[in-house]
This record gives sequence, structure tokens and C-alpha cells, in this order.
Amino acid sequence: MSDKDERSHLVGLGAFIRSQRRLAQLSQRELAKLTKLSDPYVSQLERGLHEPSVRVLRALGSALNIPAETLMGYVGLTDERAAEVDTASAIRQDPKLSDAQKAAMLEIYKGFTDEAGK
Amino acid sequence: MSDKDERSHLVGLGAFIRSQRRLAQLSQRELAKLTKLSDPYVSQLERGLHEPSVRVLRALGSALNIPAETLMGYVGLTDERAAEVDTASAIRQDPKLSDAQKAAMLEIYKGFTDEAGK
DNA sequence: CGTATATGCGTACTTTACTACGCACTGCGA
DNA sequence: TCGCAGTGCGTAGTAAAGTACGCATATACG
Repeated sequence: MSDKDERSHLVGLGAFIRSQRRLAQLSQRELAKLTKLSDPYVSQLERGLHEPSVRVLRALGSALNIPAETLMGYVGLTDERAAEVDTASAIRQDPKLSDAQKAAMLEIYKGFTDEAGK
Repeated sequence: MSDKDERSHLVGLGAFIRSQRRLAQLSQRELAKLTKLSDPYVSQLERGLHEPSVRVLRALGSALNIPAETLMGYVGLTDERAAEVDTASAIRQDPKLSDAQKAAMLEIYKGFTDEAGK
């Protein structure tokens, strides 16, 4: 609740950005170029040293294909955690996959989440 | 398309804030006190002279009881093309998967779609 | 009339977001 | 071994967000 600890969610956002960037196989410089930001600033963001502006959030979201609601959640604009994009339904609706492929991926996904779940 | 015209949506946001403030029967100074901002800054915002930070948007939203989605719309965080839910993004953002698991599923997905791509 | 209070805004100043430049480290090929 | 290209980051500076202080007008009340 303290004003100073409000910065704690910045490190959460930073960690999230870093993981998304790595999953997209991008270096900080590449992401910086995509978003038209400087690379040290990307570094600073990932370590939670700054609260990015809306303009920066937009650029990051579109470069990394992160839906707006997810960003809003991390940045605390949405009151509570909202809409998570469900992986399973995304797979089921994917037109680029055959039914057999969908089944295979769903099987793997189930294995991952069941084991970790509890 | 120009970078300069991006400021045009700021006046839209400003006009919206002003109308909401008046509907709530508040002066700029009163709203400033509620949001812990300075009153000239509220004035500047209403005239679209600045792009407010996320922190300011949160304060305004809660003081004027404006839902997050509405703010997001005015601020342009919601992208027009956001509806597209692709599988890869869903996997990357799935909180139930570890980064290693995400990488594994993305690898498989890539294999499926690449081969089909002809 | 005088003055008291409330409103919105101009503007110089401070604080913070963001950039330019460069350093240290890690592979990798000659 | 030697570059040398690519990575992440420290840091001094610039640009933009946000504040303190005060001016101008308006309404109201004695």
C-alpha cells in the first residue's frame, strides 16, 4: 500500500517483458529497433527502473503481440487481473493446424499443466 | 499516419475528461486534489497539451469512476487489430507454463505450421 | 462601490522518461 | 592467438511530464 512499493509492480512488468522478448528470440537491440526505442532504455525497463509511458506500452505490445488487457494488468490500470487468453481454446481455433495436430498439442499442454497444477 | 497527428487523440481524451469532471460537479482544483495532481496540469490535460502517464490515468479513472476499458480506448492502447488471437501469443503469455515449456510448445507449433506452409 | 472567493490558465521551474555514446564480456572464425 | 561482431548495461545529457506561484476574470455579498 505504500507509495514506494508501487514500484514493485514495475519489476513484475520488466520481468514479463524480458521473458516475452526472449521467447520471441529477440535481443534488446532488435526489440529496441522494432519499437523505435533506445536499447539501454529497454534494458532499464526490463529491470523495472522506469514506468513506461502509454506510447511505449503500445509499441511493446504490438512488437511482441501482447494483447492490451495483459499489459493493462501488469501496469495496474485494470483494477484486478482480467481476461487471460486461454491457450487451449487458441489451439482449438487455430486454422493453421489439422485436427490431429491440435490433438497432439492439446495433449502436451495437458501434460504440462496437470503436472504443475497440483 | 504521421507522428504529429497522434496528438489529435489527446484532445479527444482531454475533452472527455473535462466532460466527466463537469458531470461530477467538480472544479479543476477539486479534481486535482482528488487525484493528487496540480490544477494547472489538469487544465493542460483537458486541452490536450500532454500525454498523461499510466499513473495519472489510474488516478483520473478512479476519481471519476471511469472504467479502464474506456480510458484505454481514448488513449489508444486498445489496438484495432487486437482481436486476432494467435496460438503462439497465447502460449507465450500463458502463466501456467514455464519458459522452458513455452519454448517446447512453440518449437512443436513451428514444426507443424512450417511444414504446412508449403 | 470594494473586496472576498472561486474559477481556469500562463509560465518558469523541478522531476522523470528517454537517448547517445561508450565500456565490459562472451562466443566464433581466421 | 588475434580480432570482431553481438550481447547487456553505466552514465551524462536532452526532451517531455508534472508542479508552484501568480494573474485575470467572474460572481456574490457587505
